[in-house]
Amino acid sequence: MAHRRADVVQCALGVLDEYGLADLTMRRLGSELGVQPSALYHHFVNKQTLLAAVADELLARGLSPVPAGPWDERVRAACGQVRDTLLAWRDGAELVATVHAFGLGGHAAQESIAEALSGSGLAEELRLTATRTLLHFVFGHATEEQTRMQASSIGAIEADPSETSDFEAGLALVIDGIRVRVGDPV
Amino acid sequence: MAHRRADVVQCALGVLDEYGLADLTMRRLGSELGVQPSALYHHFVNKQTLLAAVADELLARGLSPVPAGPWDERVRAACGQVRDTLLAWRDGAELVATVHAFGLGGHAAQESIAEALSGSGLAEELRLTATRTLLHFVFGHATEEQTRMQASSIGAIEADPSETSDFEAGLALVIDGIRVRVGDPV
DNA sequence: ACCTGAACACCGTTCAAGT
DNA sequence: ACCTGAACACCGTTCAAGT
Repeated sequence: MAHRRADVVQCALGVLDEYGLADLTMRRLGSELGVQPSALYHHFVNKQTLLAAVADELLARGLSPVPAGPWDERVRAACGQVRDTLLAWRDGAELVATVHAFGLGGHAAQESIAEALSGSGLAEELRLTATRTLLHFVFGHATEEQTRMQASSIGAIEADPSETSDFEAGLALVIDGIRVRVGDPV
Repeated sequence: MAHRRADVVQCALGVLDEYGLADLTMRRLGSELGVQPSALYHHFVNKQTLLAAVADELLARGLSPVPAGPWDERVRAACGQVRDTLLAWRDGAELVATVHAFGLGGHAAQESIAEALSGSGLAEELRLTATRTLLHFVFGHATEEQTRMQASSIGAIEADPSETSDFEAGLALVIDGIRVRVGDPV
């Protein structure tokens, strides 16, 4: 077989999207690669590290540099990009949020937002706080929306297709809170 | 033995606080109660439901009505109460955030914040968005802080005791964003 | 109403050994 | 460098049967 680390991550992304995070097990991944589960420990010290690599790969594929412009437009673009990337994969939001909470990965998402905020003129400490606040919102909102979507597709809870996402509205709220500190007129 | 539902939840809270969420298993809980794991399924249809009951009990113990006052002070108090309650239990933030994401419990936290926002004069739809945005921030911030604290107490990552929490600062940001919509002067 | 005992179909991880 | 095979110490859940 002779797989490399990148092959394992690639395959794991496929398993994630087809079967979900709960079924992304070392055993399933091994059998999908035609390899014993123990072989995976040649590439990753444990499952957590593997999941972090999967989260990072998923973000790397979905994120691209945010075009120049006013800081608030760039923040909107960066947050929208992160959100779209998470929602593009089954359980993507839960995976990245978990990995990020444990400090093992998902840094690209934070980087992207921090970068967009760099043009705001905010002091470094406050900029970090603003970045993390935006990230908590994006992760929390995406996780909730994705979980609900999947629950309703299973029929576990009744879907309400008329209900449009309030992501934009919530994001605008946080951005306005940042704007107050930047000193721009609201 | 003849335990009731409430006995099981009470015991589960003890296991949670002493051993953590990962070790709060049906088997461990059963042995702690002196009962077969299968006996627990007399009280709860599955583990998820049990965890939801534990999350709700934890919140019920920690939350109390927020005193009257200006809406922003009430929001600060409500969010602080939720945060303190989550941090008071090992893995409390992760537990409640998970249960809430799956829509199985944790509603008391959302209720508490929504109630505090009721005096803001915000239209219902926007008030719901504001509530969820605040909740995502509180859950996300508490989860990250608790995970980091526990990781550093294990020695997994180096602790930085000089680093003070930016919870107040992040919360103030979101509240200011809400204030813009309320129409109060910033 | 509450519980037992046994089973089913799984997990992550380790480790000596192989090529 | 990459993998096998076997083992260890676990999981959640079901179900017939007991009191």
